Amino acid sequence: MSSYSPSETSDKTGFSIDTLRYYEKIGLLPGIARNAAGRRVFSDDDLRWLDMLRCLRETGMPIAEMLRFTELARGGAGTLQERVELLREHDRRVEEQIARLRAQQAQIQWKIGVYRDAAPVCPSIWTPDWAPV
Amino acid sequence: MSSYSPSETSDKTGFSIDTLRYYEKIGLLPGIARNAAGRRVFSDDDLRWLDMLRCLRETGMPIAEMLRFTELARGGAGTLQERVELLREHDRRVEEQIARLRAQQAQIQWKIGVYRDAAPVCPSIWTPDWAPV
DNA sequence: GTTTGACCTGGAGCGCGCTCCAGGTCGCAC
DNA sequence: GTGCGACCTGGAGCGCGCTCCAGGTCAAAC
Repeated sequence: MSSYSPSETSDKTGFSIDTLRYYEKIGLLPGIARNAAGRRVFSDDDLRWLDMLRCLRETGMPIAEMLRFTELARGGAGTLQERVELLREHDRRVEEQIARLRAQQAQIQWKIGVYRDAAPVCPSIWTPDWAPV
Repeated sequence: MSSYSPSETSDKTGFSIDTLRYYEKIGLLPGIARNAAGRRVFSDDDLRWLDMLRCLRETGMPIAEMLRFTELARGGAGTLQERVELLREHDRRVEEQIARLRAQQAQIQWKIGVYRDAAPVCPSIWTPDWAPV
């Protein structure tokens, strides 16, 4: 089996049917086949491409850039270098994202510590938890 | 110095003045002082609170939940346990976020490798880079 | 031959988190 | 006393990424 209806594709990829249509419409899914009745027929390659799109999307790549990537991919081997550069740049951004999240997580955990330490102290007196970082 | 005009606060926190007004309006910044002319006066505590808000916001907490956290913080010491629970739950989500990003980053790097390996091969022939994950 | 249900299209609508705008009020500099 | 610039308010508007809708087509089931 290597061709899938819209609803099968939706099930397999987690994208809603509406999103699949939207992605095809804006150009993120060029060359989706159609059957005699005009209905979309997705291939295994399409599913793999959707998997890549999801990865890029969920790591915060804007649709405009995914579109550029898609156009490069359609451009064939001559665009490989550009694709590598685009993905490298994105990889750097993901790295930064992770680093920032780690730092922010430390702040959250520190705050949890502040609250835990404050908890047993003077339960009847107003403590100005309000504001301290 | 421990009181700041809107523009100073904007400079120090990175939030735009419009966002500061918006946050006050929806309840994320209760109790912002005003001077005789009705203008906002931010304190060091306000700046620290804004710092916390930014941390929560940038780690993906929706405004509705930040609002709940703000209300708890205003509620005084009696809400410490709830605040700890809320932050712990958020901390878990941040942890998941980081784990997902790491996995997705691996996928991106793998794809970069695929492209790099493909690069020197048959530059004149159409290679179906299109689709492979 | 009719019903059903999955699919089609173009286009409107939505939720979030701001961002911008018009029209007004101050306080200070000149 | 005029100008300027920072600030005020309520409310409209926006950009993104979908999501929903109305009205239609087609194929298989009964």
